[in-house]
Amino acid sequence: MVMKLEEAIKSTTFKSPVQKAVLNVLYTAWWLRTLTNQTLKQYGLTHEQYNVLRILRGNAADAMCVKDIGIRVIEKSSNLPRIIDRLVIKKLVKRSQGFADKRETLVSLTQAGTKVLAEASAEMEKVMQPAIQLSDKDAVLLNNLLETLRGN
Amino acid sequence: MVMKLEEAIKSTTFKSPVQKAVLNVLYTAWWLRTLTNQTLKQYGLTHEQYNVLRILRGNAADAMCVKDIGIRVIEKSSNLPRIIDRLVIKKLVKRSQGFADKRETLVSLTQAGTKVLAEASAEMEKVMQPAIQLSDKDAVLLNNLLETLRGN
DNA sequence: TAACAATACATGTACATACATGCAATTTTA
DNA sequence: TAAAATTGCATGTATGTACATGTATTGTTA
Repeated sequence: MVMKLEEAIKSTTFKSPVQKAVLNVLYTAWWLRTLTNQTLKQYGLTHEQYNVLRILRGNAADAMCVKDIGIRVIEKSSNLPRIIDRLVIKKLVKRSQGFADKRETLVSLTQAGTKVLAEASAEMEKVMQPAIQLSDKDAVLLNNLLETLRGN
Repeated sequence: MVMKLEEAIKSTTFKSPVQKAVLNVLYTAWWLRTLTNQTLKQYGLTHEQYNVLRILRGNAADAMCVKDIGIRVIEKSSNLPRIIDRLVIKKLVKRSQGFADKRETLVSLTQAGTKVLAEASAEMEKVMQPAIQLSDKDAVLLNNLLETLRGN
């Protein structure tokens, strides 16, 4: 499944290198999401659910309100509540009402969630590491170019 | 809405430059999709519908089977039929059965579709050009790094 | 302090995506 | 050439995404 963009979307001519770069970023993101979803499937997780679990783990406190989770997810979405719904149904996280601000819903990992996340992230590392062929030096360069693209 | 990844996902530490690059690609793709969808909204199009219309325009022949469209879309999807459904409802494309191979469904732009696509792509160019801050030289570099990431 | 505005989250709708399955047409092969 | 496998597309279900709207709580201000 390794292929150049030209093969991937059967296009040999692009209006400009910039136009090609835009398509290349979109295609690479799709490639990464697909690889991630395939890896997480055995744990019953999607890449967005995994993202939320990781954010909860990364947080020092044991609970986090929905808004703060939303700030940290990669793909901003207005319906975090529904992603959280599915994690609650699977008993990987639990919800409670905020005490200081009753509008807030606090979300925290359950023991089961912590366990599944540990297993899933170990597997993710094992799969992604060999799949992603990038030296640290190139990664730094890539990060800079992406920031440039977005206007930084 | 221009911001570095650290601000965008409120993360200051990453496990490695490669880990950061992965998140950066995903975030940049989300940024591009959002910008595209907002621009296309006034034409009643989503970025996937727009992608299909452009593929049809790019094709020399006046009709294309679903499989060949599928090969060319950026985000591979098993339900191209439903994206085409919505374009048919809006009368931007029309369907017909393949003559050589009756399993094939041929899709072609209508006059209305050609017109909407012309307007939408002009607007897209006007919006994307100033939004994307990348020199041709950097774009070439970015393309190479993305190919490297995917293992080419 | 009562009225108004803002905030945090939930929910509804339309569309997109991932994956499995089904069906008809075509190709392969025994 | 009949049976089996493959191909091309459609469809069903669960999930995710974008956007608008609703509701309860909190903050602001006249």
